[in-house]
Amino acid sequence: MKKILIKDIANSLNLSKTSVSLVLNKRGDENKISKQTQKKILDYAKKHNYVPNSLARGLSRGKSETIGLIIPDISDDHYAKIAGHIEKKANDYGYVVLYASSNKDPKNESKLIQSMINRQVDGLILASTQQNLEDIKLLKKKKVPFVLIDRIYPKIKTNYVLVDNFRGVQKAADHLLNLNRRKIGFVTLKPGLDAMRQRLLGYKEALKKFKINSNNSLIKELSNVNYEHEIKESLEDLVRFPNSVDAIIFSTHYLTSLGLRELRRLNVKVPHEVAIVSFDELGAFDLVDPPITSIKQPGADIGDFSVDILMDEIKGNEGGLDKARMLEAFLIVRKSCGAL
Amino acid sequence: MKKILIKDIANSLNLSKTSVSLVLNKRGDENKISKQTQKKILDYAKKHNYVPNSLARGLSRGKSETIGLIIPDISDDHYAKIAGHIEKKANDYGYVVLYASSNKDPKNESKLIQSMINRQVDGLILASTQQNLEDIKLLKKKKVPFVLIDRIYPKIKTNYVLVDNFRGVQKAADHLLNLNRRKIGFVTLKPGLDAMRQRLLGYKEALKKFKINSNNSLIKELSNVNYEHEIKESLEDLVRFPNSVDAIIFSTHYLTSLGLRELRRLNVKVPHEVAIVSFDELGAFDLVDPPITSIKQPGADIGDFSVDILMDEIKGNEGGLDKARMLEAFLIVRKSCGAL
DNA sequence: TATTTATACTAAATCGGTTTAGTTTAAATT
DNA sequence: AATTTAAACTAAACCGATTTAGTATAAATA
Repeated sequence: MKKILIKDIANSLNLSKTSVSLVLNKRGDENKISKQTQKKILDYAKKHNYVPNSLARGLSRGKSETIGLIIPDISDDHYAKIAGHIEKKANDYGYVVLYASSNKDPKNESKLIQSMINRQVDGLILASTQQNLEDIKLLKKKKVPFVLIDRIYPKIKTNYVLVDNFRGVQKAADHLLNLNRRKIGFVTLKPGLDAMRQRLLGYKEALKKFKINSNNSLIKELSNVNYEHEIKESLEDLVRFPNSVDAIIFSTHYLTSLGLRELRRLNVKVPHEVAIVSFDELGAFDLVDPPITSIKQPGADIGDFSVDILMDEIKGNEGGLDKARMLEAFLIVRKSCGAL
Repeated sequence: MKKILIKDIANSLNLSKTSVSLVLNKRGDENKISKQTQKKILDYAKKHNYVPNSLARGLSRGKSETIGLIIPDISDDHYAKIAGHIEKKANDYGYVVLYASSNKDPKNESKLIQSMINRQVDGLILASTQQNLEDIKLLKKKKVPFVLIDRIYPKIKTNYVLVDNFRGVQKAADHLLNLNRRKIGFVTLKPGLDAMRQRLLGYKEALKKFKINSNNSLIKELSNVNYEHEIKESLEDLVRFPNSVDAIIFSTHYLTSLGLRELRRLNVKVPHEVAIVSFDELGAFDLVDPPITSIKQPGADIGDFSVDILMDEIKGNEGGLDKARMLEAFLIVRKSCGAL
């Protein structure tokens, strides 16, 4: 019942470690190990349930069949979904996922990247804080295969899979505008993240195309640490005279949840008085009162493509896949804008 | 910029690998390495940003400062939350988490356990399929530290952190009974899982205490693979004559979501005609129409306690913590039972 | 028959650490 | 002066694989 090693197999069969290792790695034929010997080894290994020690293998091969996944927070719905897809896809390739949450702390993220590399991960998928330019540059320099998801560094060329935040919010705004909402509030986070910046720009662009001047008092940029409190005041301000919005776009799902609670407290009728669109979904948004019109990010695609690209990188296929993908987010129309 | 090794430090300072290794592991004093030498080593290491190769260290130490987490599905809200807490807590102990989803497949789970062990994880946290008794026994025999969460093997003694499913559902049923609901349907999954069995028993016990005979046609046990379809028929059957339930308990959050959609389709008024309690929460259940009364599992405690216990095991503290904890789930009253 | 070539292996180095069992030098003790 | 002891190190084995550079034997060729 104890763990069996290559050495044990070799000794038991009066063979060398080399032969055993070669055969177990399916390199018996090319190394002219006789069929009989191969069979003996394979049988013995199977019978005694041999499984290689991944650390030893990783150490000597310099790789580990493991990819690292660093995300802001695994308990965030959005990232949990993506992580699920990444894991499934990675497994298909025979890879295991080592994951970690940065908790949105760049220092933390930096440490995690180091730690992953020391664990010889063969590649990284990274939803970065976007405040670790140096680390990213280092990854490039060291030629560590990696793919950024969700958040990129616009200043340098990297592999990435990204959702078109700009167009996404535009779709949200267009939807509202087409339903004749004209005073559209935008509730978002301070743009430490490029994604947030893009979403804000998308909002402004949509208004512009409708020849509406964007009004800064309708734009609420909340602090990343204190948004739970700030959102209350912001919503009151949006809803009350003189702003008196007739619609609000929330730039991410947790702001939507918080915002909805607040709107209830303020007794604002959705969609009657204020229409709502959420950028990004939460599982039960179709069950909410009213069901929330949202811009849904293609989580499965983000996961799948990022792994595909990473594997391509790892295998060194230079000419293969596109190494950068911009995906469309799509509008899911529900009742929160009064369209149904 | 290339990776620096212990050997490099040793060579540069004209010292042996041994000394360098000892000092870097804070074992310089006990090994009588002079203060000066220690300082030299430490300074050099810091300056050149030395970080040990975790694989090599793991291989030679036989451990890895990594714990394995195997759950049914990381994209499930419940497990994502738990995983988040486990990760945070493990980090506090200086550990990294290697995680994997079994996708509810016992074979898969079995493979993952093997794979984790080969990666020299120092311990495992496992939300098992409950169909791998042999693997669990093996873990015990090999003295691999592990903790079961959420799902246990009643036949053998293990460390575990568990929610009291029996009492949890009882609370749900009691709540309904106290609101004078008497025909309470129970929608659950076929009891491959002990948790499901306990929940069913809790339901029956609650009825019994109210001297209500439990009626099998009010109990819908759906198949694990096909519940999405089966739930439609089940709900129709519950709602229609002769069953005509006035309340339904869903034994897990995704059944609740599906069920609510179905009830809408059937135009059933909640809570007017049928009251609802969900075992287990989903993020937006407070925003749903009507807000869903639920039994909430203490995700943070599950995560924290399981890591505490595991660390205790890993460190070999026999007499330390309780190695088994049964946690209370608590009722969150919202409007779906008409109580508010 | 001597030489080449294939076949079927193996010894030993290597990956980057940790650890055991010393060794060398100087100071302290008898 | 001879012996112990302590201080400050180090050589080499080890963890469990992979991999390079062979070797021994038999068969084929010249």
